[in-house]
Amino acid sequence: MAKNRKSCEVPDATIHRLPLYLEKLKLLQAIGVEDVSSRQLAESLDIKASQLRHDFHYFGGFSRPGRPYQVAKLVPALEQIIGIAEPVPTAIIGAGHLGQALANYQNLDVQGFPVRGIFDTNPKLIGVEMRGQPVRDMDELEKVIREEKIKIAILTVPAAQAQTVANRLVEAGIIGIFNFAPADLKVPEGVAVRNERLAVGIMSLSFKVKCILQSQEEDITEV
Amino acid sequence: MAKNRKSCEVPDATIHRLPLYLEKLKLLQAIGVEDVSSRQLAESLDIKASQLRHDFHYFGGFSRPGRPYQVAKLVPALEQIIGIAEPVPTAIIGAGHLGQALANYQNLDVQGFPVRGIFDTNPKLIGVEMRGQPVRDMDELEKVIREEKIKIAILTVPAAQAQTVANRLVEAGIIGIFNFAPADLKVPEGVAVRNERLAVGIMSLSFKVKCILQSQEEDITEV
DNA sequence: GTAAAGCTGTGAAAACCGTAACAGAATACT
DNA sequence: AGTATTCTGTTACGGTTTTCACAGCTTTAC
Repeated sequence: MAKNRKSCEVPDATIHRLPLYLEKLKLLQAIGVEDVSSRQLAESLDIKASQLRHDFHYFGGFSRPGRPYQVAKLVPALEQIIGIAEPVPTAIIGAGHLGQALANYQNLDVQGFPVRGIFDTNPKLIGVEMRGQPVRDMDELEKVIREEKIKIAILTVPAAQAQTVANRLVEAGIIGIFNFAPADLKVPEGVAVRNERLAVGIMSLSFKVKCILQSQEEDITEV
Repeated sequence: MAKNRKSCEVPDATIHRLPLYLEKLKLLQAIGVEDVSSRQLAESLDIKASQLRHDFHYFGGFSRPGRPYQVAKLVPALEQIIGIAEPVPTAIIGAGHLGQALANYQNLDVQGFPVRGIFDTNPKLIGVEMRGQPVRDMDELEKVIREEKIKIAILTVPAAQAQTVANRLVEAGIIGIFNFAPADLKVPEGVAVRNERLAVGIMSLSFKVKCILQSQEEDITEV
């Protein structure tokens, strides 16, 4: 189908907004809202209504002119687009503090990413129960990935081991890697990597803080 | 100085790349590399050399035409721009799993953000030692922020409490909030917020995974 | 000493994204 | 019934970001 192919040619910026739309819509659904206009939804997310409609337009539109969006139709449509209409089995590699935090992050399951495997090499951690399942030895990695049909892996190992582990993941059939290690992973085509660098986040925040402090100093000296 | 004011009018996209440049440069510095060309540095980060030079150009350039960049000069220059030439005292609000993970994230200190306060309301957590300091009661929040001159707060409380806590932080003098709660914080001008939504990250990854799977199916049926 | 190669700084071109404007359709109101 | 209002889908516009191209400087090779 041409539409599927086309629906993947979408700006990154739009893709990053889809989860925000879905989150807000689920919230509305939970409090019993049935209809929502592009303006209402957009304003609650601090964006322009035209942008929201433009985003939806990439996927063909979800309503008819003159009628607001129906929450009950929009939610499954977005889930379909994002790829979580069916639960996506997920693994966590690295059961350190961050891995534990993510394993216990309840929303992961709720939002469509049930954790079907937690792995580590540390003998002290192997066997420990986390969220109803034991931490497994890395030896079992390939076996569990295949048996549980895991497609996405969350990587929270030290940077030095990230590439080695990534190679094993790809070999075992993983298609998406959510990488928390500060390393640039090289993966073959057909594998998606998303880097989540906490250091980048806090540093760009720091840049803005510095700018705010500077402008405050200027204001003082100017007065 | 006009330059300071100007140096804050920089595209967000550029700001987000600065930490990546710094990280890579520190790595080069650690292995003894003295000079690096824009091409070398850019290629190791999977971006175009012209973009890197363009980014640096916002700050006036760091070399002279004809000569490559000197790592030893670039590192402190970037630290100055990002605002971490001096350590930036930081607090963690919420000592749950994620808060603990961040508190124990060694690099935070190394990268210029020493944790000077960890707070929670849970009596079971208060007093527990994390990374050499006790978890404090939220009652002490304002006092510690003022005493330690804390400017940046990492917010890892539940979404329902995020806005209330953010208000207290702003009131106490916090200028930058690194928000991990899935909530849209409203803050006055002069306060920077950076939202880090783990759910958004994994969902945009899921979108790409779905696209990869679809294109693979198409390839099969086409063959 | 001169030519060649390599490098940055810089401004213009191209690509991309966000915003605005409007046509057409459904509803609400008089 | 007819008009006004509200709403989406869609296209065109404007601004921003990325990429390209090149001028000018520095070193290297011969």
